[in-house]
Amino acid sequence: MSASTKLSSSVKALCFLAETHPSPRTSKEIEDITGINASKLRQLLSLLSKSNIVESQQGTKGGFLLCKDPDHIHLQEIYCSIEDRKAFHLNVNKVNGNKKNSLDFNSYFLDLFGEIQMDIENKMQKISLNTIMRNLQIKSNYK
Amino acid sequence: MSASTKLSSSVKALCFLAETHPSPRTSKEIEDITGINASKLRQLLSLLSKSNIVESQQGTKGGFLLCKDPDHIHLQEIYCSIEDRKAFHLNVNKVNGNKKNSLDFNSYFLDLFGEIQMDIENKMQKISLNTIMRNLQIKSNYK
DNA sequence: AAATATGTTACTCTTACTATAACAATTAGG
DNA sequence: CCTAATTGTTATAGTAAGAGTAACATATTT
Repeated sequence: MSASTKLSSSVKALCFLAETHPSPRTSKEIEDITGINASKLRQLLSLLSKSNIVESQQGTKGGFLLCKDPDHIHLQEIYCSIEDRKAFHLNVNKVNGNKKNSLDFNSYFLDLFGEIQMDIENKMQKISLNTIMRNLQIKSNYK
Repeated sequence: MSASTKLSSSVKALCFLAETHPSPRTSKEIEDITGINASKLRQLLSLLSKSNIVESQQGTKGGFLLCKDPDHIHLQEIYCSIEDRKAFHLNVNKVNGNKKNSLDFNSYFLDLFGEIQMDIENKMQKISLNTIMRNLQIKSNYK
């Protein structure tokens, strides 16, 4: 699953949890609504629970529950929870042997791509789950 | 070859052409210096010739020659020449069936990722080949 | 005509991704 | 304490993408 797909899948799941708060929802219920595979959802939501964005409970009557105000959940935070490598990973071709300037080039591009990643992260920092829900006219029931 | 790898490979080749201007260089010579496969280089340089950044000549004594001032070649231009899809392509997960809000979500994320792509392109617009060469202390011989 | 390049397509091999399945660990309720 | 239901995690199978190279037609110079 690509980073951007993980992000959009996570946001869909979180919006559903905000909308139906405070009922816990199972991965199967979220799948039925969003169309995202339950197993994949559990993988993502498990990571989000480690960042205290949702809480999960196993067993009968278990499921996932939002545990943070959608106004204070930012895309950047969601992204960092589900992906360890830096946002929108970019490649630089590897050095074949001891080629002229190759190391310098690669570090130049790594710097440039690093800057781009920071820009992306700053942008994501400014977008909250609530912003998205307002945009999509979904009513949050988080208290 | 990923978009970012193509970009860094192209820049390496172009820097070499600027440095050794106005001698035409064969793909084999560029491979020897940069370590990038000659066949791959021909693929990239062929695209760059269609954007009039380099000119190529087939046959004996042929090769590739820079035909635009490195001060006026911007990363964005290089990128557009070698890649048709928008910069640093981002995915949104596809809709499985007629799921709630899924289309709205996807268009929201496509918009967001579109904005990010514009930011990246604006950034690349401001970086010229000459800027890069100065940074890496490579002397341009383009006249 | 021979030698040498590019331009383009194709091919093979490996790696990555997608989607799902399997099952251990955990919990609720009777 | 047993059963059913659910998460958490790992594994698996199938597909797609990417890397690296090869092959060969086309073009050009000598």
